[in-house]
Amino acid sequence: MPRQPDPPAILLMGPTASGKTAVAVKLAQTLPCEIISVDSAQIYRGMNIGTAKPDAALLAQAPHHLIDVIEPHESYSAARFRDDALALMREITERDRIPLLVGGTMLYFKALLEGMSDLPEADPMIRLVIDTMAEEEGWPAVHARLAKVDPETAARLEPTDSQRVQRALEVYYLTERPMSDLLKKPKYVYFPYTPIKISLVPGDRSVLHARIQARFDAMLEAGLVEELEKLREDYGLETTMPSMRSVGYRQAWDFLEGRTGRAEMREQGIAATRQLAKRQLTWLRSMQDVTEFDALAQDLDEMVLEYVRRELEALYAGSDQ
RNA sequence: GGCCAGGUAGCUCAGUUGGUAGAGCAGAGGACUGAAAAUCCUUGUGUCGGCGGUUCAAUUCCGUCCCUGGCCA
Repeated sequence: MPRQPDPPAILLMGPTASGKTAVAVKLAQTLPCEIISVDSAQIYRGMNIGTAKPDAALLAQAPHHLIDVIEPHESYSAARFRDDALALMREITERDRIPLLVGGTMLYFKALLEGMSDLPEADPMIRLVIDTMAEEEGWPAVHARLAKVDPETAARLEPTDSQRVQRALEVYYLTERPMSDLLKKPKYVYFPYTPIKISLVPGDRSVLHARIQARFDAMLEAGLVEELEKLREDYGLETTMPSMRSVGYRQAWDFLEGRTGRAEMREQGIAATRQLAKRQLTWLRSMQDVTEFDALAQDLDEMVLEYVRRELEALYAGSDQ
C-alpha cells in the first residue's frame, strides 16, 4: 500500500523589500491557504511602519498569523516560533487548508525545517550576569572562561562574537554541561509536511537597493520616528531589547537621543537595511531544494502561482494512487 | 578680479621631512541552534585635480591652469 504523502506547506522566502507580501496575498486569494508570517520584527505589536507590516485593510483581506503576538518590551525566539508555527500548521491543515509561510527570518525557517537541539531557553538573570562580566573584563575574557568549561564551543567561536559566547556560557551555567555535548545529541526533527520552497531573489542588486531607499524614505514620511516616540512613551523600552535592535528603530532611537541628525539617520537606516538584505541572501544561497524566482520579474505573482499550482497537482496526483 | 584654505578609494578624511599611499563608513563574500532586522569573520590599485618644470625618482618641491569653499572688492 503506497504511503500517503505529507500534506503540503508553502514556504515563501526572500530578502527585505523583495515583494514577498504581494505574492503571498496573491496566493492566498487564489488558493486555499492561510498565511503565517516568518518575521522576527513583525511579531511586535505597535511596530508597524518600520517593519513594513501589512496594514489593517490588507490584513482584513488576507489574515496573517504570527503578527502582533508580543509587545515591544518582550522577546521571542526561534524555538518559540517553531512551536507556534507547527501548532498553527496543524490547525490549518485540519481545516483542509494549506499553510503558507512567508518571511525573511531565515533562522526561523531553518529551525522549522530542521528542528532544534534540546537546549535550555534564555535566562535573563544569567544574561545580566554575563553582560556585567563582559562590561568589566571584555568579551575575550568571557570567551576565555567559556574555553575552560566548553573548549570545543570556544574553539569555534570568535572571542568577539558576544552573542554566541554569551549563549554558550549561559547554556553551561544552566545545565552544567558544555553546549557542544548537548548539540551532539540527535535533534528531534518533526516536520510532517511536504515543503514547497520558493525564494524571491532580485536579479539586479542595485534595483533592490533603490527600492530599499525609496521604502525607507516612505517610512520616514509615514512617521517612523513618531511611531517610536509613542512606543517609548507607552512601554519602558531600552536599546538592549531585541525589538529596539531592529533596523530603522535603532537608527530612529539615536536620532531621538540627538546622537545623529536626520540625514545621518536616513543614511544609516538605509545602509542597515541593505546589510540585512545581504545576510538574507547569503542564507538563501545555502538553502537546499529551493526554487528561485527573480523578484524583479514583471508578472512575478502569476509565475509563482503557476509554479505552486503545478507542485500541488503533482502532489495530489501522487496521493490518489 | 585680489587674498586665504582645500582638491588623495563610492563618501569623510589621514599620510608620504621626495622612493607611486591607508583608516572609518559604504560596498562585496562568508558564518549562523531559544535576542537572528541579532552577533561576528574576510575583503582596500586609487591617472593622490590637469599640464609643465626641477630631480636618478614628484602624489609630495616649484610654476601655471581648472574646480570648490571662505574673506575682501
